[in-house]
Amino acid sequence: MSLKDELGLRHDFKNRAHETLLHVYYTAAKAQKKADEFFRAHGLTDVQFNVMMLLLNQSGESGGLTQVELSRMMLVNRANITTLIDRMEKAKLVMRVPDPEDRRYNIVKITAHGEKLFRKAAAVYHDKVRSIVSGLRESEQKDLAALLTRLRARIDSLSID
Amino acid sequence: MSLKDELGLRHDFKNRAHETLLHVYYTAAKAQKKADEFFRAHGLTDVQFNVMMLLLNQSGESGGLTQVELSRMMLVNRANITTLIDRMEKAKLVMRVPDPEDRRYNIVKITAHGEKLFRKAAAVYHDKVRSIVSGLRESEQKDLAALLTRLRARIDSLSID
DNA sequence: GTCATATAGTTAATATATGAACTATATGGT
DNA sequence: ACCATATAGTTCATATATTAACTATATGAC
Repeated sequence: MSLKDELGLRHDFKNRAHETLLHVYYTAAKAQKKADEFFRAHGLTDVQFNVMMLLLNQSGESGGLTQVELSRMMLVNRANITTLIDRMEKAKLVMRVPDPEDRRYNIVKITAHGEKLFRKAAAVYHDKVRSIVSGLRESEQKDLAALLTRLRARIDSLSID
Repeated sequence: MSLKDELGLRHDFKNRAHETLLHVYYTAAKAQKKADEFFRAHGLTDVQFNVMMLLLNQSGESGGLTQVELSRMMLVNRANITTLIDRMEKAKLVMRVPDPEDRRYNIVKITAHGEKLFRKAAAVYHDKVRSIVSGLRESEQKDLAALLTRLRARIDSLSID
């Protein structure tokens, strides 16, 4: 099925380059919506799951990540992390611990409750993801990643003005 | 540069399939942020630009699109379209015209002002997009689209439960 | 003709995202 | 020691997205 048909368009895309970018957008959107639907059934959102995965896999010597570290690993503005961690703290998924070495930092750490919820969701999530991606051969997965990496490099080097 | 380095991660991804999906997410996110930065300089958002492109290229005999048609072409919930069109109407970019044939429908049409803003932004936008995507050969663009289309099909066919 | 059912649009509560302006803290050159 | 500058986090106004519950309208079975 073509993207045109998937979106129910009446006419073809006028710009082939734009269509290529839309493939990337709409694939990400579909994956994100499906993931969010899945996590909701586990009492989480996809963003909250991602925060917990980063806290468990990428923490430094402090035993957590600062809010700015999280924002960089998630490619979002640091203002966004404030309210995100507010909600997660209220839900007892994570906690803020002031860094005694530098009082500007909060170290965000996952709670025992958060880790329990995460591990329960993660096992099933990883199966689902493998099932999706296994539709591509190993070599195709590699090709896809390489093509997208080159696109990102082009995007980064583009000036706005 | 690897995705791990782009995100400033300390450790490698544990799940190769998950990493493949993250390539799709983060490429879409980067393109979207760059596009939004560009459109902001033209007094628009990327979503508003997309609505106007659909109205100009995909309108039916009514001379516009209904809100549900827009929601399907954009893969978003129809509730989202209500407030989106509210804001665009306030900014005089589009207008709602009641359908006399079926009073449940609003036909959304672009205004002269909206079309003027759109055309000014579109010319530059298409150049930028071509410049980004031209980093891939024609055959590579085709391969990328095909791989992503197969991924979307796998995502669609996945049950949550 | 009437009524069950489906569809379009809106509203409210909530989550995620931005940029800009703000406070608090740290650092490096003098 | 002092001050310019940079960095971390917060707050505010705003845009985009969801689901659930609601109203209005249309349609099809009988």
